[in-house]
Amino acid sequence: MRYSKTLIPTLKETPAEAEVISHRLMLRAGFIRKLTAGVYSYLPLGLAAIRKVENIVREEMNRAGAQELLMPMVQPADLWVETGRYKKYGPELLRFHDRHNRESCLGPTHEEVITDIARKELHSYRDLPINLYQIQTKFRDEIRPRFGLMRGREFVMKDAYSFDVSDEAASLSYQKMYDAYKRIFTRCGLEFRAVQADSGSIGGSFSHEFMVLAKTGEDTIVICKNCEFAANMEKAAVVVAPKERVEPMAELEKIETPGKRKVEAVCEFLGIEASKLVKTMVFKADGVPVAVLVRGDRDVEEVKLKNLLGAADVELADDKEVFDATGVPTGYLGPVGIKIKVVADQEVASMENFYVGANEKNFHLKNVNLDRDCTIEAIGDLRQITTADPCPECGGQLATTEGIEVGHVFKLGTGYSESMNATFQDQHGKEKHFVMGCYGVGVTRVVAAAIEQNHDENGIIFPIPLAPFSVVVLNLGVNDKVITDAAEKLYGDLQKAGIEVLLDDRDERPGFKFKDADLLGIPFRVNVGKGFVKSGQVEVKNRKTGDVEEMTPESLVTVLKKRISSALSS
RNA sequence: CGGGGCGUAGCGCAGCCUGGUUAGCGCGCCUGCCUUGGGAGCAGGAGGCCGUAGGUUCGAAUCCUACCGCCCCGACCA
Repeated sequence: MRYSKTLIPTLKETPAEAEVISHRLMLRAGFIRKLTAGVYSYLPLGLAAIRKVENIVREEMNRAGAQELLMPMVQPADLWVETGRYKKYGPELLRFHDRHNRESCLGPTHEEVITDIARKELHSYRDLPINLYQIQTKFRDEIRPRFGLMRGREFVMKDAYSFDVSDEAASLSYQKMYDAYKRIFTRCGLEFRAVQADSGSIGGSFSHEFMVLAKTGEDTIVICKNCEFAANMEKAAVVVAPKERVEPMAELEKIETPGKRKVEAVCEFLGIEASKLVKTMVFKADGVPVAVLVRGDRDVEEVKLKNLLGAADVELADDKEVFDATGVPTGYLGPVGIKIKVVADQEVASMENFYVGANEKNFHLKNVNLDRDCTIEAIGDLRQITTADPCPECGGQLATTEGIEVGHVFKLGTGYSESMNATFQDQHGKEKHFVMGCYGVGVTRVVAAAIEQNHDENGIIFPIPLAPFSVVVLNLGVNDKVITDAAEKLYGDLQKAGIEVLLDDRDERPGFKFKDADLLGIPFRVNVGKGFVKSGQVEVKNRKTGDVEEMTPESLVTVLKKRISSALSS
């Protein structure tokens, strides 16, 4: 394409709305423009990058034996009522009425629609296994859209759904997708990790997330320095070594702690370590207050709490709610004689003669022992893992890093097929529910994540497989016939060689073109200028390494063709 | 939804506190000259319901009220 004929509205200054680097650069490079909160138009170059991701995803899905289809974005509420998600999904599901006043919604995901297709069109075990996918625009009315394409309300997603005869067969389908995803992100040229994950509101039993490693990631992931273990922080299991009781149970004692509310203050006042204290946090689980016990120096992991309680939603109660529920001001709460349900982190169960709030202002209790003094509803892994904890799989040392979730694979089981009564007949003529899996890739987010991971102060540095163009040819002498002829010929020759090339044929000064080329992040920049008139050679600059080489246009075509195709075939 | 901030030319901002007649600056855009290896220079020019509605006032971008929109921090997720 010719730059002069292409809409690439680059910006010298960064629009005030953009906070994270990918958002800023996509705006500045003229890739996207915002229409309204969380909703963007994709301009030609932005779309080109999105198409690159789509094509890689499509090829790998097809290679894995999945079939592409396309489902509607507008869906009838009835379907969502069947699975119970019309209620459960909450305000993120954009609902509206059509002219006949029928309830409808914009699809944030397509389990309902695909399951409807399955129950209507798949009847026999002979039809299975099958994996159907689409690449489509989704709409989720996010509470707070932000970071440009990283968390938009409207975004492009690849979603795939597998149907199997049994759990074992479903595991195979899952594994195939897991492998396909590894190939996808490897081919995209991204540094990523597959991690164990919580399955969230989509439901299901088993799940992995694919995380692009980047400082701006919204998720924290935990990886083992010793083995292959990697998990989302919110999922990573804490393993506590079983501990023998060493101290005899001491007598319960009430001690005065005037005005000492925070863990730190209490510990300092009493001259104890935070690990001898148990804090009592009150959460609202689907609106019902529950007290949660963790060691003083630990943090509650809300996702784990949610799972233990089987709640759809948990939220830390504020001071007033705590007082209303317990009659105790925050800071002096404790499990002994508290009015509400109590759950405890497993670690607390092995603590001896510890300290807690006395459920009375300005008092704490000493020498508390869980089994003797408290009534506990449930004990489980409720706290956030730390790098001081052992790897749950090999006991090795853990490290944390930030990641951007770009893909997620779930084993769904029969939840949807049961609620929607989607069945097939097995070999023995018996009706069975499909065992399902679902698999998502955030296509637009992949582009954002790629930029988060690959940029410098001058702009984007696209991995070759995702770049809108592989090469940009700069005509640095549009008024010079020799230079212009050479640039035009090179442009044509590169195209003939099957290379995607942008020709900067604008009547601009060289520095201006360099800046734009860097900003756009095109992997190879070819300068055709005065040097060519003198020596017959052009310059190639590698956007990533900054390396500059000189060669004749003829050898350039050969060299670039080789480099690009090797990058694409990795 | 809770907390914080912002809406003035295509973009980035000043002006507002302390109302006053032609609303400014930089970038970008248009014309011409000049220039041509890291976002040049000179000259001329176009472009603004000052977010919307109401109120106060002789007079409102400026003060007051409501609404709308956007951004940032928390709960959600590809």
